[in-house]
Amino acid sequence: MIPSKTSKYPKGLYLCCLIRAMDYPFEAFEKKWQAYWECEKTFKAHNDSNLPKYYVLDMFPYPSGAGLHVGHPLGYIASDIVARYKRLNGFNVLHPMGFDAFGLPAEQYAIQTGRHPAETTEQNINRYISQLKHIGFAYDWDRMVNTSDPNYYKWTQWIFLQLYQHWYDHRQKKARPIFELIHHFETLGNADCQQPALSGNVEGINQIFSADEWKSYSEQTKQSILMNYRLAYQGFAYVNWCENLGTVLANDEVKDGVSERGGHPVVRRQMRQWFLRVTDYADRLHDDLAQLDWPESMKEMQRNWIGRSEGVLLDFAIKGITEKIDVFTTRPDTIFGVSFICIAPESDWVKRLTTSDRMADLTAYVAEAGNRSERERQTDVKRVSGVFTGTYALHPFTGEEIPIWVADYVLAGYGTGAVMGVPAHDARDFRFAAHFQLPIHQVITDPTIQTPLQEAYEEKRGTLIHSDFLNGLSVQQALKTAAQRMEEQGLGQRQTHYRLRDANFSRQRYWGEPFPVYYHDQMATAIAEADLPLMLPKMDDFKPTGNPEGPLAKLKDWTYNNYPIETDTMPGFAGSSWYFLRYMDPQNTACFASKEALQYWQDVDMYIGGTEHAVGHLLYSRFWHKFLFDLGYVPTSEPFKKLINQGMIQGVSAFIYLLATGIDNTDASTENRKDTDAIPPFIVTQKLKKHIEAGLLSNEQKQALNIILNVSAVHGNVHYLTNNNLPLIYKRNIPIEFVSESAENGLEKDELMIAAFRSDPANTEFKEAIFIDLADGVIQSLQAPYICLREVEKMSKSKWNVVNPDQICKDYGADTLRMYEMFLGPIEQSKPWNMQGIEGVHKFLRKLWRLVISQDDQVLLSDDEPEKAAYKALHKLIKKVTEDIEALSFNTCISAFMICLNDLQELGCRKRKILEPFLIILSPFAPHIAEELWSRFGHTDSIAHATFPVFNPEYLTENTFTYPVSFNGKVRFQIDMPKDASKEAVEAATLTHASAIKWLEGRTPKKVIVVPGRIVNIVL
RNA sequence: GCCCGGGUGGCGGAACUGGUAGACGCGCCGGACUCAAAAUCCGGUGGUAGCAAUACCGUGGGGGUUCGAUUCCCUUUCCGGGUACCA
Repeated sequence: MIPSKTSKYPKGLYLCCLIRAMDYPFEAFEKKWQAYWECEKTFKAHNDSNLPKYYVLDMFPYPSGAGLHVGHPLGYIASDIVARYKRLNGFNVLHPMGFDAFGLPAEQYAIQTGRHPAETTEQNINRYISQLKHIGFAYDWDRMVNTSDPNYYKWTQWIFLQLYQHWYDHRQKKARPIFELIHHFETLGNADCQQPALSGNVEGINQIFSADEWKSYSEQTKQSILMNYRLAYQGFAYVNWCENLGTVLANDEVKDGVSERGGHPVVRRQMRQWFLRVTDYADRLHDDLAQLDWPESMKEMQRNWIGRSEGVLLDFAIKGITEKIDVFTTRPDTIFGVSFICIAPESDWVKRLTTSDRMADLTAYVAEAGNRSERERQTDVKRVSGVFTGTYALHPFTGEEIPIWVADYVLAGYGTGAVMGVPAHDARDFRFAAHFQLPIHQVITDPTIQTPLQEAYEEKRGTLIHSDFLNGLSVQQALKTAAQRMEEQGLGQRQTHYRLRDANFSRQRYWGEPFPVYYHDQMATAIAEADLPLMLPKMDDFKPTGNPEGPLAKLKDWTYNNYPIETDTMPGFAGSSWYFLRYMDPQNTACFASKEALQYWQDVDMYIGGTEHAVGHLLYSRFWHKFLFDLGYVPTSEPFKKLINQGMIQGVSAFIYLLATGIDNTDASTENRKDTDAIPPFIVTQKLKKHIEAGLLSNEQKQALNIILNVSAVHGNVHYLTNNNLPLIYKRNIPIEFVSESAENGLEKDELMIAAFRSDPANTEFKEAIFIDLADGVIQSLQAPYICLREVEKMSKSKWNVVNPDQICKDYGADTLRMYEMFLGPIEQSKPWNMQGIEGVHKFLRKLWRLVISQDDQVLLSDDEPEKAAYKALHKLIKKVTEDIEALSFNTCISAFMICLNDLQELGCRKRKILEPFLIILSPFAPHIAEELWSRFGHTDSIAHATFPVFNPEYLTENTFTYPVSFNGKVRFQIDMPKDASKEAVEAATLTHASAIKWLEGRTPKKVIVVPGRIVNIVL
């Protein structure tokens, strides 16, 4: 119970811990109750219950090597409070915990530590479990799932096979077995159910065949046609290939052109991949959001990700060519404003449309555009470029000639890779037209528009002009009329487009679920369900191969009935897309969960987790759930009824500045030596860094720097690396414990404790670190203290700013940690972690203990009837906590407890009839002290089996109300009135009150406003 | 650029459908207890002026609606999150 000296504590706490422990011996009883809950299985959820169910779920964690930090429990505590609260209210509560153990981070960690992922994952999971148990969560541990356990991933593989063996029928709007599709082809061909072209360009796409033709196809052809319908399919596609990680990444694993994890460059590369046809569910995923009780921002992010847009696919005839070019537009109303057409440089049309005299220009432009990386093209948005092809399209209504251009602002991957340019009403088209001096035809007018247009008018508001049959219509009318006319005249058809792409489901990694698929005559074939799980083989060399094949390709015997098995593995989101269903029936070996279990538990009533999963996990889970719903396995079409986002708890990190240095290998005898061994790190002060970066480094100073660098050089010449002739300086996070928090003990605030820092076993590279400063214009080894900089950022092991809950549990107790995390502020708000306020809640718990337990450890409890004031305090609490838990406003609950306890203490109330309900209400928040006092009060059963008290408004009714009386809105005095006094009575009493007469100063009020039970306002 | 949030004491944060702004806690100040310190208990604590009662100001800035605005409307500014040549 004595806090360790390394952790950060408010002044004085360290000394007085022994005395305190007698006030509130949490250490002894918290352990006791944690063991009791585990032994007695107090929080076991039963599948055969007559009680109403409540399913409250946390997003399960990656068991990372850094262990649980104080940010994790924020959501877990909130869900635990809800779970315990619902249980006290008579619900059969399912509140499980598990581990998302497969995936890139687990494997990266294993590679870093040189140990097998299975081993490190198990070790990390055990650490997480022990940490979670120390916080006293009411989980049903018998239902724990681990996505890397074969008994679990058997069913991940099974669901994958279901996806593989089903297709999406857009007319019935549901998934159907692939054999029904085969039957359909055999009897009717595919004329009525063509699959639109999507990410995977499987052979046979968009090809119409009759029943007889189908029957004449070879097995291989049939299979490749079916591949274009399966919900899990193989296709060739451009993927995000990350050379450093040796794998492809999903779109949402790539941020700003680099991998989200590690920040490595990502390039586009075409590869054969497995995909999930999530686009087939785009409409349902979009529309069903409306029925969910989720934060609006979360729904909006999903809508944006799906990116549904409705418009018209419009044909433009081309002068001199019989084929027509398709463009997709959401603004058919502006058709008479078209002044050019633009196609993407990657488009197949480029070659066909370019006239011979323009060929050289075009080839050069396309090559240049190809060389610009995706990232450049996206960041350099303002740059306008393009080349005319020399060919003209014809306007569908006027027949006017419209030039066709190639420009890189048009993306090959969206729509048809061709757009109609309407500069007057599209900002990008406007910029393009202005740059190349193409005509700008305004076709919408509105009183707010200035003519001539200075910029594009993009509002969908106004009246159509210069537009033939659309003239005089509003934009809304014109949108409909134009689309209709285009369809009638066979010029185009209405279409819905999505930004959403099919989910890439292949990873060239070891630590994931193997695909239950083998190759028979080059055709992907499903492994028999009876042979699941297809076990991930134990491999010692599991590092990426660095080429498009996964590590499993290294195995010679990776075969099924002598056929080679797929060497890709599934991505991280495979196991997490359905784990919430497995909790319902985790031991089942016959199916992923029994019908009865699914029927009883239905869906998740409350799901708590971070916003970072807004589009990844939450979208894929909804997709899998809908698929299983179509197959009749799950009873609801949505998995998560209510979603709560908890904020992030950030850590304070400290950093130093390092000078990037290199070495000249002039000495041949040292060729085996690693350069870095010889160069100590050079740490520069903030002042020097600014000086260097401002370009102020003089030649003398450069020389001085060189001397310092080379004094310590053992071999060769150390020099600093440069960028534009400036030495390179970069930030480096260091453990915060080496930085002084305030100016004391002879240290300055934020001063680096150099001696301790050098001897840190976790950072041996800094043992010989050399500090360089700029003092009085002279570069020299550091004389003054080195001051670090601090920053508030996401907690992460690499930033050394992780605060573990373990030490806090040990020093203050789990109840204090739980209440403090809730007291910090609204659950959805992000905030930096600090220990400043923890004393407050700890004091509260100590006060409670001392109220009922004497110095000699006797229970002070009376069975007398409590006074009215005590009942009032209690029922105020019941009301507030009940309302606030329902509203998930936990911070105000803690305040309410404090207020109530302060009241009870003032009354000296030690009455059973008050304190027992108090403990029940407190038990979701601080379960250990509640259990301990409950048992000391003579109960033999757990407080978890008690019943939550019911609010009785009678205890709060008052017979008087104190009215604030204001003059012109400013409160001047107060007056007591009977609760049921009439408006007139209140007004009369107020106006005759001595203070009122003083404020009236003889004037007659213009108006007197009496709001019963609220306020009196006198207008002068 | 666009779409969401959000600006309240020294700090974290309260405030129901417009009705006494600053609950609760931290910190700080004073007092009791103690040889002393810690813990504990009591009192104070938005700003300005005043010995005081009290007065004036005060929820990012400006304007409006209202008897009354942190709350509603307009406008402006700053911060956080998401997202983007998506046609």
